[in-house]
Amino acid sequence: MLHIYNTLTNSKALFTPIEPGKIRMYVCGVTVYDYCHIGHARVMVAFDVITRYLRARGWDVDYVRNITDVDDKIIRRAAENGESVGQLTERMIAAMHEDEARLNVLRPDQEPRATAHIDDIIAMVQALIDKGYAYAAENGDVYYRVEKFESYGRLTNKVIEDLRSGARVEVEAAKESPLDFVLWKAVKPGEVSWASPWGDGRPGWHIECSAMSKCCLGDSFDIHGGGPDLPFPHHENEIAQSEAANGCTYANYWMHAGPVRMGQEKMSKSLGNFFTIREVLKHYNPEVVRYFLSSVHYRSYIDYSEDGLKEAQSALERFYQALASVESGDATAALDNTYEARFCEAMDDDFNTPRALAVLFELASELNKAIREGSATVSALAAQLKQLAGMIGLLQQEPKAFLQGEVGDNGLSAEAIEELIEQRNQARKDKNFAEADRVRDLLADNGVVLKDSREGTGWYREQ
RNA sequence: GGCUGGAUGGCAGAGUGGUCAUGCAGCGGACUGCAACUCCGUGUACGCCGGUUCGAUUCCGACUCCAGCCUCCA
Repeated sequence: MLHIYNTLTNSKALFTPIEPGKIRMYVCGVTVYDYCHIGHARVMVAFDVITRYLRARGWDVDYVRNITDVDDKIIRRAAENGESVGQLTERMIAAMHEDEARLNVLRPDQEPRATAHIDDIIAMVQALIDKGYAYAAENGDVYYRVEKFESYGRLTNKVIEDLRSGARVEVEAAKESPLDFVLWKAVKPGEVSWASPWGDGRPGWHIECSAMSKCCLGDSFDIHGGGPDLPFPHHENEIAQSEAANGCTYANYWMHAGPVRMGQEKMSKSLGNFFTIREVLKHYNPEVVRYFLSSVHYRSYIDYSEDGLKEAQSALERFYQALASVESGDATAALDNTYEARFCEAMDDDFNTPRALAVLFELASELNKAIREGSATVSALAAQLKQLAGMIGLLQQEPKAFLQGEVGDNGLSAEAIEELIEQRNQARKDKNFAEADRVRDLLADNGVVLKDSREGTGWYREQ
């Protein structure tokens, strides 16, 4: 029984789909004016884990995540770079796809771009004007009449009165009320624009998600997700737009990932305290980053730190060490244990990955014991570990590939390492342990750790 | 100020009204030529003050502190 924490009610509730067996999910994606940072990675990984798990459990998931490819920041950045908006966004989208692929994040089923849905956006703005929820102002902008939408603020428990008195933004004179937000922005000299009934311009930020989700998933869908900074105003505005235009409930469940922090504050573009995904991947195996982001519940904040990543590295080494000594590709024999049930129980409880991982550690322990004892269940246990971890996109590498890593800038090649190991083993046969230890220390100085066993000497790189 | 969420052992991080989270690190032992890996054993905990209860880290209330949102940001 799947339970999901819903931001709309601030509580966990049993998940009931609109259509049995099917889940329609829309997640707010990235504004593509720069490389993705670890905060973006968190949302990507979180919803990838969710999608993979749901599918593994038999749900038919239609996962949509948009790309915002036109907005103020994109226009400004493109101008700074001396390139077109299209050149900049194509470059950043390609980079994003590369980053995702390395993190083992599957592509969404649909990835709509704002600029490809201008007609849908215009149609929705027109519908809102027709119903009295929007108005074209003298300056060429079209605004949403917030106070006309009675339940405005329901998602984030905002009271219109408070918002009005707390308004900090400088108020655009053309607005009827300071709370009104823009649906269509009139073009400014030199900007990209599209023709519309209200003159040339481009979409406001919020409307694209209302228009694209309607186009891809329909007027009502099951889950709407996004990052920690989106509930207000973005999602609040989406609800106002969609429910006013479509006359029905927008999304049933709202899911929001927690922030990534640097020290005591949020990692963000505006604070400048961020690491891009590609920077981090220069120093860590992508699966380490994925594991790190999954080791904390998706709604909690997570502190980005070198120590945290190193711990993730150690944890994965434990799993892969266990898998490394087992022949891969063994079929699952009949196992009478509770790991799968407990793993799924944890995941069904609002996707509690830390708890699910704890179950995997217990399974790894049992696998190690079975290996030590030469038990017949070894290959089945290993297959089970891989299978369960695979439900959340982990442990699918060849253990050796993970443990041995890639040659660093000054590291020894695999051939050089094997050769030294040969030398050491000869010395060991000759009982020349001083020489054997010298070679091992030499390897250790190069970040290579040895592991002797009956089958021979294994090795892996310390990250 | 308003709205959310949080405060757990050396660190990370789940969870529960009364027996174990789990991982990393530590300590003792086994294995090993010595190590590494692995196994066995082991310590340390629930912000503060009240209340409910036979019993609260877990429920309720006050307090303190922290974070996110309230402005473009995942």
